[in-house]
Amino acid sequence: MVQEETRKGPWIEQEDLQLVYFVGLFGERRWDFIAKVSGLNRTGKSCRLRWVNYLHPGLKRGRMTPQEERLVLELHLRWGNRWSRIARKLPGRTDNEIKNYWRTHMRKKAQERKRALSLSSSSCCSTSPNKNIPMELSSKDKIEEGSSSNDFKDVKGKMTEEGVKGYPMDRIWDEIASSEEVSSGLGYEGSIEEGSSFTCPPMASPPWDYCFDSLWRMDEEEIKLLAPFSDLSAYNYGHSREL
DNA sequence: AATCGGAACAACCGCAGTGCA
DNA sequence: GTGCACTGCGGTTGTTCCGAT
Repeated sequence: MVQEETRKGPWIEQEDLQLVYFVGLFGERRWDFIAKVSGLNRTGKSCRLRWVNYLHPGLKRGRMTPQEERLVLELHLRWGNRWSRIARKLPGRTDNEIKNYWRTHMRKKAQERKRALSLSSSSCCSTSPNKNIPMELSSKDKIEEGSSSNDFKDVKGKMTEEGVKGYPMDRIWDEIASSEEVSSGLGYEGSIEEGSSFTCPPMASPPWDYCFDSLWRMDEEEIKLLAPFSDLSAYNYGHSREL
């Protein structure tokens, strides 16, 4: 059988229109089917991706707002590279978008760090590149200190402010990496996710983990409880993508 | 005006999970 | 119980855009 070659690469407007039309007809399911009946020489996978990342109504375009950036930092700190999960907390943003943002953001930080390292290593005896940051007061530690929701807000504020200023994001990143290793071994998140009885996570996890985990399940409540970012939600819904 | 580098964006790939026959 | 198709996710790569030099 000679199969028509599947198209790859950038989508053209005509393809987009076709896809939108057929998704309207058949819904956001059966992508292989849609790919076939629409006459697009694309894989179902490709169609789905195009829809989810670009054509879906309500998608926001453009740069992340500072609030969104802050939320991404928070949630990444909490969940690691669970982009789709993080994306659900940012209406109008896709996992791909967040992933891209994080990548470029972290690459930048890594480069800054490299530079800082090369400078400090030539002029200082310390082996720690983080000597300017009190090691005993990591972001996690800070969070643990804050138990009330207000404290939580406060802590988050401090933490992300610092992150925005630059340096401490490196630490956060490192800690994420190391804590992921640890937590994957302990698997506390998994146990909660799987609906087992509620157990205390390891000490390294901040108290607000609990909040977020329950938030995750209760979409209605999560909006309320994400009060610090409620303005963001409002913004998102008010600024859906213009097509 | 040219070009270079970095940031942002778009798309593909491979794998894992899930549902169904 | 098993195999298969479909879907979703995370990682990676390629392309485009834009500002600095």
